[in-house]
Amino acid sequence: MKNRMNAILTATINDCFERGILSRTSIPPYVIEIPNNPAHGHFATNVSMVLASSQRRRPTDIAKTIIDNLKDDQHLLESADIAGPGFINFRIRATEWCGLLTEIGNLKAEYGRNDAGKGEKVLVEFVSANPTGPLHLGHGRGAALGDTLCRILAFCGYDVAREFYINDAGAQVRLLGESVYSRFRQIKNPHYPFPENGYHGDYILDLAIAISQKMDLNKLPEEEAIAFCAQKGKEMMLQEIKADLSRFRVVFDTWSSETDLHQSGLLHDTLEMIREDGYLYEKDGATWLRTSPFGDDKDRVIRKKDGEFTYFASDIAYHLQKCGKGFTRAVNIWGADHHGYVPRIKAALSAHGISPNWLSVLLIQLVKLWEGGQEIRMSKRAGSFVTLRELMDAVGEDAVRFVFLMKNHDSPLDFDMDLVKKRDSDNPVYYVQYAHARACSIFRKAEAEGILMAGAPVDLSGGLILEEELAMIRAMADFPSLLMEICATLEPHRLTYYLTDLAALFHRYFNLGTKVPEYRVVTADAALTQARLALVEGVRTVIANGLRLLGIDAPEKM
RNA sequence: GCGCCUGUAGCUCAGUUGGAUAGAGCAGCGGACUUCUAAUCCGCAGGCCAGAGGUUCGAAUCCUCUCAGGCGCGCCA
Repeated sequence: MKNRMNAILTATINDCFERGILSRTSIPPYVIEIPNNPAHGHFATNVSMVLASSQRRRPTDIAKTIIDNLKDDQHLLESADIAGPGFINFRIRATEWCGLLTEIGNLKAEYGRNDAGKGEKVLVEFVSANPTGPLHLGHGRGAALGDTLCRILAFCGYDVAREFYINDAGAQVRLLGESVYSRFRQIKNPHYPFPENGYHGDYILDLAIAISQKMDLNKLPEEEAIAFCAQKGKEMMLQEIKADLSRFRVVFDTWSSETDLHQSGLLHDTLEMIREDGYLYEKDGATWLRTSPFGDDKDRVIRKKDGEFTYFASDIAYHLQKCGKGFTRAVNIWGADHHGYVPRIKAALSAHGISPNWLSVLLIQLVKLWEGGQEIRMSKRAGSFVTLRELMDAVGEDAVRFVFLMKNHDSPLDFDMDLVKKRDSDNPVYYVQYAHARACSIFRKAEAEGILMAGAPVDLSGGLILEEELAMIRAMADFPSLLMEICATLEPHRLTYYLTDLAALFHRYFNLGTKVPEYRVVTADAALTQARLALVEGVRTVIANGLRLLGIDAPEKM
């Protein structure tokens, strides 16, 4: 609908240029928006205001010229008025709005799909938790954000690949092995020392017991036993992580491993390539990458004095490898505590001639957990944390996903366990799901009375006349452009607000019928009933499509 | 000290990328089920958009500074 408005406006302005009514200038960027005040019509544009300076005329004059010469061949418009300092407010004819219901009825689950992405290849990397412990709330937030973003990008015509990068090399996996081995020995000898920075969670003991059942650790020399614990522990944690993610309805196309980077020689080759470019140098016995000319604060160490590579080294190899796969864009979802890392990795990319814009990093702010009015501090090392699995057990996958997606990723999120555990109805997700279930119940009612929806285009002789009805259709018309905006801004949380608004319009409408029988959907008037059923079917479809993109069930009964 | 993020109703947060009179939910008060699902709806109350300047037809939104909070600044991972 917005596109059709835009077509009319540009045609009108160009026509005015042709006929010399407006002096020929470039058209500055202007906005067609949905006013928040219904009295301002269905759409409003500021085009005459942004034209004012180049036309050297008053905005209201230009607005009048545009209105008097509107090229509305298809009779889309009901009215166009000048308002305020020079806005033009438009109203669309009711029959045009109702045409949308026919469109949704035909497209069904496909309504909202578009080709804004034009098949562009995008790689989205998210979660990427270390396989040294279970997923916690921060990972859950990243999983919900990344997964929903991918679903929406794919729906908008992007060619999306989802990747999980496994940091499975280096010291922390060794530390996992030491922690597990120590717990194993402590079964017999409680005084056996525990590594200083070891992982304290209860799951370490679970791992120790499970691993010792597969292999008699007492028979191995200590070093081998620790290595075995590290390897097995890593594998088992990864299985747990995959299981949790799967239950959370998150799937990945590729699992990329840091160990593979080392073993395949890719890390070595990448560094040699950079060395040939002239960005590596030796200092104090270590190897450094010259990142400071590319916006980083200082140069960074790639290989330590002791010969070990830093994480930065494998991250560079990993990201350069991503570029080689033909993706025109990459999105990373990281915890906000890694934000200092962004300029560094972009500098490394720049040094290799890759634009920093190729990579977008979404930083997720902290998830704080509250219980009994107190904040629960989370720390994997100290072993005190709430896992994603525990949260799913407590409130269900739907509620967890919805709550995580209600907030912008760069604002911190408070998760109140008491509220969410005790009173299900306080969960905003039920508000949206209930709207869907209600719509379904209307169809059950209609069916029970022997009324079936006709497949024919919506007949308006009965008329969808109520403002409440038009408001819903207008909201539904905005669904595709909302999805496109989400792709442009990478802000999927806007979908939860959209769905809540649409559900509110529907609940309000539904309640009209409890007061006034004529406002019910199923009435004695057959034509009106058909039109309203098409409306309800439209709402049901859009909510179902939106919930599907959020990865949330759309129940038919509640 | 430097950098990134945040500051909007009592609380948790939106705010269509610069638009018209700043919006929800929860908490509070008062109403609506003999009816298509009350997990709902309606009404009341609640605001110096942290503060001060600036940019322009127009600022919660953009720029500068100040204040407050979170996070990060390793040859750690």
